[in-house]
Amino acid sequence: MDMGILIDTFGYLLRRAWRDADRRFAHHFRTLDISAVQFSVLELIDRNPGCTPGDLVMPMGITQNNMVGIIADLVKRGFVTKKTDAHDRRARKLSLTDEGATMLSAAHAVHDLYLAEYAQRIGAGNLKDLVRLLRMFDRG
Amino acid sequence: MDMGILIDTFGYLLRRAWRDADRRFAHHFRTLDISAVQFSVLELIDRNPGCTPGDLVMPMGITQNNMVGIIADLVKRGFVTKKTDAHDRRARKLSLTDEGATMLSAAHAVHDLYLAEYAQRIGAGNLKDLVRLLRMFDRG
DNA sequence: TATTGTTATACTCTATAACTATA
DNA sequence: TATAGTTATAGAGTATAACAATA
Repeated sequence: MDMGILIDTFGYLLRRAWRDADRRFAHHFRTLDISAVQFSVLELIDRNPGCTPGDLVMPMGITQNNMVGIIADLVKRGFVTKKTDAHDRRARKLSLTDEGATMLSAAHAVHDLYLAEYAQRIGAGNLKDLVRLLRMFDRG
Repeated sequence: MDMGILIDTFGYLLRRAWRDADRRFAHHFRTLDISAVQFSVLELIDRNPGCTPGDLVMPMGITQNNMVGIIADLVKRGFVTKKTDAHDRRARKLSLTDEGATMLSAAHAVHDLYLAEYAQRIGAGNLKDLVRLLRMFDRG
């Protein structure tokens, strides 16, 4: 099949690559039962304890209303605590529970295997180049 | 905000980059009113006249049932014709109409502007490197 | 029996708008 | 009046299963 301009079109290729990465992520994380978004949120809360749902909106590229459900699920599963900020009672401060820290630790281990698979498929040097290039897509 | 390992995580960065690319695509194509998937399908039909919906399944990464609606919409809008194959009456042969060819031509012009915007943001050399790397993600 | 296309359906992700409680 | 979070809802996108027509 003639791919026309698609073979050189980064948008088309980005979509395919993202779907491939997401699918393989889901496969690796099927026993832990967390999505790529949930993993990223746990990582951000771990590195920024006391952050609010609003703080996660920009780095995650998820709107505030949709963040509610993601946080609620992590709280329900016992990985995250959500407490009203004493100084601004509108805000909710997020932290990992011990269970959340354990889950994140396990997730890091699985993520290393996932990365190793890609390093074998794509090459570690190529992945490093890819990360450098993708960082340029930060949007306002 | 501390991004933790996410700053080096290609899956996280792929998601952000894809969403950025898709959003800007939609912005550029708002007057033509076609999505990135529709553009890709038109391109494939143009380069492979007489192809079937099934032929598009693998390159597009879309399942056959969902392809039905995409094709039906393009037919409804007068860009694509769908004819039963005389030699295999199960198959439907797809081609662009004159209107479809005109639309694709206009889409190419818009796509060039879209690419020029990214070339300015990211750099033409970086985009070329990115395309080379993303091609490695072809999946079976 | 197998294949092509199709319909039905459900689940996830995302987006907009309106609401609440606080400030 | 503005902000943080929340609820409701609708629209894409995607997936599985079952079906019709044809091979």
